[in-house]
Amino acid sequence: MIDILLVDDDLELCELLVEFLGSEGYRVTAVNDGLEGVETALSRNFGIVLLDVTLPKLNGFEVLRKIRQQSQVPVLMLTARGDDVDRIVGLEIGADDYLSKPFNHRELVARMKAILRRVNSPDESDRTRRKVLEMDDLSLNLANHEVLLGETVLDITATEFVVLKTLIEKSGELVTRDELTQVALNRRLMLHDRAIDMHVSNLRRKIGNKPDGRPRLKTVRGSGYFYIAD
Amino acid sequence: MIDILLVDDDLELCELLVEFLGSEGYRVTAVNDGLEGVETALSRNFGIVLLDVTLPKLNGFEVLRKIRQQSQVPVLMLTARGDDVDRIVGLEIGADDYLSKPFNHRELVARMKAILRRVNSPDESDRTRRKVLEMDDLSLNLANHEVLLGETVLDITATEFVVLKTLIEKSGELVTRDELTQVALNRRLMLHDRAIDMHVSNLRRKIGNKPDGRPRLKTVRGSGYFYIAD
DNA sequence: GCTGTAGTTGACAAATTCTTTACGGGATAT
DNA sequence: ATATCCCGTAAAGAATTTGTCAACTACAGC
Repeated sequence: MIDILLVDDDLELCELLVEFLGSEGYRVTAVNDGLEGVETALSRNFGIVLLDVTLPKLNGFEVLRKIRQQSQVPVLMLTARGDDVDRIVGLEIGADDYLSKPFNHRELVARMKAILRRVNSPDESDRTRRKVLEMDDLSLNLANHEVLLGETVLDITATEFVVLKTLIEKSGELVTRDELTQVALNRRLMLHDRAIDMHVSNLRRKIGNKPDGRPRLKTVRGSGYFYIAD
Repeated sequence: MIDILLVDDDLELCELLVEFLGSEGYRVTAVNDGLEGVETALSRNFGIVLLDVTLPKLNGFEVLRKIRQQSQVPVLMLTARGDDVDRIVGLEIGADDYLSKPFNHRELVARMKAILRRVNSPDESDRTRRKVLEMDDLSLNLANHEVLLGETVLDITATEFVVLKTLIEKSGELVTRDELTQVALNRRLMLHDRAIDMHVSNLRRKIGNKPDGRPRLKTVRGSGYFYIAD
């Protein structure tokens, strides 16, 4: 579960975001001025901070600067104007990305994920970054989303790709249905939500069994799935 | 003999600099507004551009951006205020250095020389100034934005050129629509923004298929495009 | 001002992908 | 044993995404 700190003086927006991000599976803490923002950001271990630029008591840039003196927590700046200058200044001071209001909720989530992915990736450099993920006779090309089964290219959807990638990355260990839903479908698992089962089902049909005939994916009833490692 | 373009609306300063730099052995062309600045900068092959930030018609940042769309000519920004923000913005957009007014003439010359030395250093110039980018039977001339398909010159717009260049540089790996939009259109992808799709569509029409009949560009639904490498 | 070119946007069809519903079967708990 | 729960999957339906035409806007050049 990822903790988000939202620093914004627009109470209505805060309310909306708390609800929306909550439904996406995040835990959100909202504060409404700069001082509180700095304090809260440094008091707990947040996964990411969403920081408005125009704030009472301490503006967003100042907040960011103070946070950066002590913490490398990812920060996504929010601003009212679509102003390049704000963006560049923010990035220069150490923001990870920038989004101008009004923004689409889904775009917010997309940018957050991009940041978290970047931050959590073990190595940033292009040369050393792993571009291919292999498992048994499967080969996932992370660069262009292609999946090879032996020599043949499989026709895989984006969602299926993410599901398979996740299962292979954690091969041998259980991945809950909720986790898969969050990673691949960008939402929390809901009651009677069978979508992820369908994706796993379709995936099984497409990737078939292991070369020795054993199935690749095992179901853990009541919990989730995992890719069978050897 | 090195040609200098000076873009500044302060006529007195222009006069002074023309005389001083002339006495230092440079040939100086001075223009007094942003539009003229862009035009002149792109019309001739200057050794360096001295660019004021506060300009009529088009401010220095906009001038720089427009120049950078087509040229890698060194640019030294001049600004009235000793403002960090200006400096950061300028460097971010692609200026080579920055000098705040009022400045010492000697310092101006020193900085110009430093830039020219850096730009002309042999190790940089070969890598950065590669003139032609080739892929299959396509040949992009980076210097003049000409694209050859076999022997014939294609009629390609500046935006299409950048899109194609980006896709070819990263051939084989996916380039997101957002990335393409940022690189080619200088903005981020917005909701319902189909502009990049049109550019890709037009590009496909113009460059046709590979010699063997396969398409050059593949769509990765939900993500972006990539140039099919072999 | 007029004209042409480039870029953007709306609209729509087509293709593809995702979700839901429904039913059946095996697992689990009582 | 049997009632219940959970999962597999086919099929239908909903939704999204993309390709592209055509109209529109913006703007540089004449």
